[in-house]
Amino acid sequence: MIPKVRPKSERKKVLELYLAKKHLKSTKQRDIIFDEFFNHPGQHITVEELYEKVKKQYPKIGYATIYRTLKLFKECGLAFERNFGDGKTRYEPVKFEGEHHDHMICVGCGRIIEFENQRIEYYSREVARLNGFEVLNHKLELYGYCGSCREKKKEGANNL
Amino acid sequence: MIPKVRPKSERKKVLELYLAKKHLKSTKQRDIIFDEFFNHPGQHITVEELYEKVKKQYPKIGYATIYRTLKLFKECGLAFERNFGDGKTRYEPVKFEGEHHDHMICVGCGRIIEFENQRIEYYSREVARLNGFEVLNHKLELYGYCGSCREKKKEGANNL
DNA sequence: ATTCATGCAAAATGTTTGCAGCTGT
DNA sequence: ACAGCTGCAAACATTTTGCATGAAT
Repeated sequence: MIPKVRPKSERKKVLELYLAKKHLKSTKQRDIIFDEFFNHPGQHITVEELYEKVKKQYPKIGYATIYRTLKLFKECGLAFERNFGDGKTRYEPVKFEGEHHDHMICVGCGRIIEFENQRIEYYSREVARLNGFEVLNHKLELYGYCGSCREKKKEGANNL
Repeated sequence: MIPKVRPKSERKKVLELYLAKKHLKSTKQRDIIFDEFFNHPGQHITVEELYEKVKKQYPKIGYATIYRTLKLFKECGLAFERNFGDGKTRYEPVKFEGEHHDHMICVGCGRIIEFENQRIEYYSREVARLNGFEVLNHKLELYGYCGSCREKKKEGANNL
């Protein structure tokens, strides 16, 4: 079995190797962004959110640097770009094998709930097998209404 | 069991009911956009593409009308918004129950295999229910190798 | 007659780019 | 010294909005 968790240092190493290979440079800004992005919570962070977090540590940071650095993380396979339909691109650390999770997205308030379900994973592989298909990765997103938005819908039903 | 196919007229009826309920109006533009969007192929259409198609039938159409009409379709549950990361929002007709299909995408040759699996759908709803979530739609994509690409991989193993 | 819809253009939003000066190698 | 990086502002692309006119109820 593949190990469940890969330590921070491994991600850092991936980046360092990539920088070396492409003759890119290691900078203070990249370090801070790396740290904020990988070592602090906040899944599915937007560029703006990350910008604000980094700004606290490094006030003269510019938006462009955040954009460029996230693109860099994406290029070396460390970050994943997502878009849940609110006009903002979100990024999340790429999950290594065993860390996979799926998403429920509330179309009412935009809340994102993460989940993992072994049976869905199992049947996905099963369907694939029946089609001679070998699954490397999958993406599952459920769109609908979260609990509190369902309440709001009920309450407001008369007003429509 | 729920019927597999809902005829065009049913979608039209959903829209008409929604318009009536909200005291909105039926217009020529909405009819044409409806027709282009639901009755002509082209999955995952962009606003620009739809605009160009509608323009052929109704040259003085404006972009804003397309945007507003797609938002209307979305509101009444007929359209679904997607974003594949190229900066353009795409729309597709919402699949009714029994019409839903998921995708296996071969990363070797790009082939897309559609499938439907009731158990996956069942467990998706189940996971949602446990979280107080009401699912309107879902998206499942399996990425991997199709049968023939797996063969090729074996044959070519020496060349890698 | 009233209310809503449309088309246009302007504005807003999110993202990318060009460039002068700065930093890491 | 060189190549790459940064911050800024301007440029871009997409989407939304305000408003006068036109259409549907």
